[in-house]
Amino acid sequence: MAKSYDPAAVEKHIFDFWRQGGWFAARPDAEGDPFCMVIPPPNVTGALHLGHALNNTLQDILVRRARMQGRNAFWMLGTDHAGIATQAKVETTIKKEEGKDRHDLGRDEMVRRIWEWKEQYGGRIVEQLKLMGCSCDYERERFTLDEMCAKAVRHTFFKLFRDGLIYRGKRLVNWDTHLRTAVADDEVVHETIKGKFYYFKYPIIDPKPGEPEFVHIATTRPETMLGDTAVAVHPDPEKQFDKLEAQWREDLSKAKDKEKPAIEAQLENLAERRNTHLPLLKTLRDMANDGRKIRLPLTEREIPLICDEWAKPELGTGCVKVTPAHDPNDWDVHSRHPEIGMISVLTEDGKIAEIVEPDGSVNPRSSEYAGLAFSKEGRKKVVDDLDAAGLVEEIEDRKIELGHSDRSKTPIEPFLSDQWFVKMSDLTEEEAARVQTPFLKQRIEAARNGKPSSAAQAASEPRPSGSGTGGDGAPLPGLAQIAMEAVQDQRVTFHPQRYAKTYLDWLGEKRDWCISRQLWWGHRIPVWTREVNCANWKEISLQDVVAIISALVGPSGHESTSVLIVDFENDSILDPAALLEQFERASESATFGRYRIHVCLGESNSEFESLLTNELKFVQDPDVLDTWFSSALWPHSTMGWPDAAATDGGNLLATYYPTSVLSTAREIITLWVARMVMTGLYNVGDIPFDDVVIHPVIQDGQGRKMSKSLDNGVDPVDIIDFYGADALRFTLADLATETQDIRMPVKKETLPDGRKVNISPKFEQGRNFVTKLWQAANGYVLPNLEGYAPQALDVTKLRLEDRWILSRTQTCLREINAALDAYRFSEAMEKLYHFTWDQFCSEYIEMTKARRDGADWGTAQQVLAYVLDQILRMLHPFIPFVTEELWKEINAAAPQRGIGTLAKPEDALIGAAWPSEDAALHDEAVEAEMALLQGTIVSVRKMRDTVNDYRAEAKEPTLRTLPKIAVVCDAKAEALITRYTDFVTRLAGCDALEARSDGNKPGDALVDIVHGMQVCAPVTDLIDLAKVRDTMHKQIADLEGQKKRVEGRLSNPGYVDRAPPEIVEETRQQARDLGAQIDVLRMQVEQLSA
RNA sequence: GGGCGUUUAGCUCAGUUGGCUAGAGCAUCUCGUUUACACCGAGAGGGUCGGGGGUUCGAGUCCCUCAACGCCCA
Repeated sequence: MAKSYDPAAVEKHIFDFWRQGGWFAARPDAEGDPFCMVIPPPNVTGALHLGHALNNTLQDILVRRARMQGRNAFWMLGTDHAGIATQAKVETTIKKEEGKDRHDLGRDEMVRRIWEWKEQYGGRIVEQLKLMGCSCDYERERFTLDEMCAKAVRHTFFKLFRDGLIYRGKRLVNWDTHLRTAVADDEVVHETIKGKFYYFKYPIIDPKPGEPEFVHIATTRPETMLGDTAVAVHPDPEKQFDKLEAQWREDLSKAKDKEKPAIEAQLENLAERRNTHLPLLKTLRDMANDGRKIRLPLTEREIPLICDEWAKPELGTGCVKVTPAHDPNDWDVHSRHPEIGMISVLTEDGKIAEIVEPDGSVNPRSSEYAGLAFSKEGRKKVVDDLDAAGLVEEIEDRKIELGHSDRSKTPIEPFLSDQWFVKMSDLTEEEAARVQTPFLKQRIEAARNGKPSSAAQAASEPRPSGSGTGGDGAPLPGLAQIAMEAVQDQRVTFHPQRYAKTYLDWLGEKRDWCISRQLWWGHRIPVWTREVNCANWKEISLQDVVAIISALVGPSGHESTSVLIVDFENDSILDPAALLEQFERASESATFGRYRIHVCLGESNSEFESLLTNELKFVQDPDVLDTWFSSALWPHSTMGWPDAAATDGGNLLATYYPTSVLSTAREIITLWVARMVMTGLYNVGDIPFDDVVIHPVIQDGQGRKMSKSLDNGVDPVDIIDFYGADALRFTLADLATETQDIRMPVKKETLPDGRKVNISPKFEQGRNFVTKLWQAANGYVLPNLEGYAPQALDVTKLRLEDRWILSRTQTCLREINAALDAYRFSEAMEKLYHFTWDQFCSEYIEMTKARRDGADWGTAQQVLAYVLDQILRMLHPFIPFVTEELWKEINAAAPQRGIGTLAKPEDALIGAAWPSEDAALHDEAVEAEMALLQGTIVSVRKMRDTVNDYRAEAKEPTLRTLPKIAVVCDAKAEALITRYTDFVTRLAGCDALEARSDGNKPGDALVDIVHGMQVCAPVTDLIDLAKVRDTMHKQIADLEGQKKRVEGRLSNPGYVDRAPPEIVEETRQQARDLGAQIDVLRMQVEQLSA
């Protein structure tokens, strides 16, 4: 027999055993209440990290338990194509190996290379899940970019487009000029660099007498001035000064001494500015209100002076240039003052663009600047030209915050670009009228009839202006609203509950979702666009326009085609059929506007696509969809929606949707969970899952995120190598409390193969537990099953310790059932740990040792086998490998198991039945009696160690056992102890033991009081009497302290009057017990002294 | 700036609706290889529950406030 458990030796063959048994595969037609989870798809480029390991451990615990409970269990596996992460990774590799970028390769080739890379390396994380023992369905692995998901994505896009819930709009994005793509906010790293602060003056057009001739502004990015469309001044500078002064004075009064000088300096500065700047700012404000304009230097553009609170009177010149296309704050100014317009002067690849004025004309100075590198030569020329014109006042050095792209390390430029959005807000009547999708349509209808969802009333959001209303004034629900309602009325429940707030707060903003990404790796946006200028029949003939639109809306149009025509000038949406009719009736002399025609194709249709591109000269949108767009559909797209019946030979969707649980990390509650609920309702008409389990985040020992750059990450595969998969799972489950962060101290360790890796001593507990279980089973229970001959037993006739362990098994089962039903993994793991280690190993097994040669050894064997059987079942979801391995062995050694009735257990533990609760086995009285015996045992052990401590001091040899112990107790305890003297003496470590209810006790003994019994050890000939007295004096002092506190409580009339009577009675009893104990000890000390 | 969370033993964490002397694992100390297990066994020490205030007969638990730290969103 192996000396200790060797995980590497069993994990692989156990995993194969499960797979060959077909235990992981979904069987949609099978019996049993369905239990389903979809895996949060890990990034296909990634490797397993500890967060995945935790999340997947929890999911596996749930699915394995459900399977054992006889439910039709299915855990859907898959990976995410992770747009930018994957593309960037492959681009970096290609750059390094071949020195080429994606534009050198071209779109098709680049996409082909990413697929190639994915095929080669994308399977890594799935292999790692297998190492962990995850029981997902490996035959049904999905990928967010596979054909099945692509169909769902395209169909969803089409439905949203057709319903008018997708639109195209301008937006500032973080632009990486090197990679030529937008990057997400979290991919921008901010650094402080040395820069310059430039002060310029812009001439005012026709100032009136007394008014300044120039307005002064300052900027860190002079080149953007080519796109300025206004200069802003604060609408009420005086009030702003007052407000700041009041606020800073308040700060000052509260500030600590060391902070005061800084605030005082601020105040002083403010006072000075009142003199130097305020009068001018007030004048400028009045000029702005009077409509004064500015001649923007260089471009000679006429721009307005406006009032806006973005201008900070207390900072810089007090005025601010407004460049909406190049600064997020200025963008906000524009949204408050749309009439100023916006002008983008940046190209995709980071150069100054041709400068196009709002009227469409090219600025005469454009050619001087266009093509210069934006923030380098461009900046230099702008500054030089302004200087030549005498408009530069000052240039100072200054540290500035600059965003850099995490991927390319180049500075990020805010860039104005066309993006696609999903409309999340509530709907106007006009918008609602376009909705055809049944669920949303019905929900809108219900709102119109004054039947909003119950929860919608409770959380009534302020209605955005312009929205339509239902019968009772409730807004017409949009996508965000329907997703909120699902959580508000608890159809979807968060665990822990507090995370519902994160979800609702975020969705409550109802911000439109930007879904386009300037990438090549992803779902291409299925929209083909063409602009037609019907204002100028020289560009296109009326006949041709009619032909184009007819082709789109006429009989040749496809059912899953949706056409959107946007009026270029007014940005309004037109009805294609109506427009066509107008065109058909019009003459060549009629004039129309400029239009943009978008055609969305809901499914792949090469014939029609070819017609669009080749004959009608449409161009497909180059962008792809946000990865989250495909992830949002995950719970239903993976089950074959919209062609569910045709998928997978059976109807996954019908059986398993809605899924049971989604387990994930809190940082994607908004990005992912919210969107899954939304699309689930919108597409399928039902929530995607009942419960959402949010697990904690694992940090390093200092509370930092685990990351590559800090080299503080722990690789779960290293942990598996070092400690075994079960140890990994045990510790992770044990950590999974309801807190939001958990720390895991990290240390370096060398593996047997010489690799240096990060591990954490936290996993030792898992390894130790697994070993303990292995030893108990393989080292004690199984070898002791020789002659095993089970028979039906009457529980009530068993020995106390047998009844006790059976009762404890029941308690444990109840506790872990309750814990797991509420997703309290740590609690369940801990209960199992203590039951197995303390109750079963330390106590029950030890108790059976005295019975080995006795007449009822057969009963002990039967109980040992039965309880081990139950333990293996209960532990299996948590530590599946070692339990499955032991299951084989116990099946061989004890092929029939049970207590009241016997049965042949299942061959595979993974498919064995979860234990059922059996009230007949639970017995409080038995547990109480056992507690009495255990109290006696611990009492003797404590005294023995006390004695040995003294003997060690006196250099006497230590004693293995104490001599005869006397227990003075009542008659009931006497009978009990007398009956079980055999194992009490053995476990306690004494030569003999006598219980007596006659009150006589040895006078020369060390006494310990437990459960009202006096446990007496006559040890005065073993150690110095003075030491014994010392010990007892300490005990007395301790007890008296306690008694004082208890009596203090009882002497408080408020307590006695107002606390519940049973609590008061308990306290009284406690005081009596303490008093009795003290009396006994005092008497004993006296006798010892005598 | 807004939201959420954390602060309990040297470390990592439990502590359900307020109610026996606040627990666990690791670490520390003492003793122990008697035949499942030293990845072990028997015991011990160690905490003013972040500070301050309040509610209550009673607060680690509820409320207010301050502080530190972390995360998410802007």
